[in-house]
Amino acid sequence: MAPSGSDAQPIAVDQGRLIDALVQTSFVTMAALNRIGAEHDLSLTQLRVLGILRDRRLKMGELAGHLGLDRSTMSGLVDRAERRGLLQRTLNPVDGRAVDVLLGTAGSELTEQLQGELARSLSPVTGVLTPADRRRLTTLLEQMLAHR
Amino acid sequence: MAPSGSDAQPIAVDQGRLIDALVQTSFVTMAALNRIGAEHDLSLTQLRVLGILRDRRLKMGELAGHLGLDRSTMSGLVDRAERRGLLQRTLNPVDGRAVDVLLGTAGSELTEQLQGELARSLSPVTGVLTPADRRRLTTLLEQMLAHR
DNA sequence: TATTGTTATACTCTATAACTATA
DNA sequence: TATAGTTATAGAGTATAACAATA
Repeated sequence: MAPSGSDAQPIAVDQGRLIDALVQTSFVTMAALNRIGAEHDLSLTQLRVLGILRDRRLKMGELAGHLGLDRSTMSGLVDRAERRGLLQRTLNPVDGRAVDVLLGTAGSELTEQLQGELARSLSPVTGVLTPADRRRLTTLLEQMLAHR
Repeated sequence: MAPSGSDAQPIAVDQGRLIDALVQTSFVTMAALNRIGAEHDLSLTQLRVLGILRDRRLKMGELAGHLGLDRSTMSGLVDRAERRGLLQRTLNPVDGRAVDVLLGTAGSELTEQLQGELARSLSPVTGVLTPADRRRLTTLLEQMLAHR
């Protein structure tokens, strides 16, 4: 069976069930993100870029760091988004080697729109819960995320 | 993504905060899945295939349906996994056109192992909560997933 | 010399269209 | 004719290695 049995930490049963629920929930959430992205010809990564640059500008390398990607990957990614007016490159005023990336006009508008679409797309799922349960769930998730 | 407040759409505030928490939680979960997958040279899609075929065999087309992918995409995906012994193709005994896919020996072993790795990878996150809160969170998530 | 970004290259993932074998 | 799967092709996402410009 698992070669992980000998040196592994034992995982409690209730943890296992929670992890299953987290994974399933994540797939549902990601499916919504993917579908909305596809409707606008955007990959999940491009959606993340729009979200990250929503309220700031970053150097190429910093953006790559936020996404956990190599710098070389960013070049093509930003190229394609820039061609559509979603992103803009500008020279960094301090470091002559660096290039800043920020949302273009089309990117700012689209980002606002996407936020609403995601909320509407997931509300049938979140709407299953009572308002009180929604608040409890929100609190529990935020508690987990805060202690990361 | 942070809540914007400038949406013209009627999404309740508590729903918006829940959606933010769900998206953040999903990125954390997916990051863990991606990292574990990468350590074994497996894409997220291949991880999903292993999970789906854990307790059943499916026809190529059915598997594509579960993943939301085109049948043509499955061919290459299964090809590569089959070469590594993770999956196995067999002829469907009923329909001469169909091909069944199931876990290979290496695939079954790896799937067991991955489950443990994921649990250990996420336990620092889930471990933030008390056992009672973990049960509450599990119940709430399962409630949402059931009514999908 | 070290760092930032780009380019060249290669592989995976994905869809569309055309093809085959079977129903 | 319709369906199941594969193949050919093309584009996007990704990393590694080599490179140019700047620090």
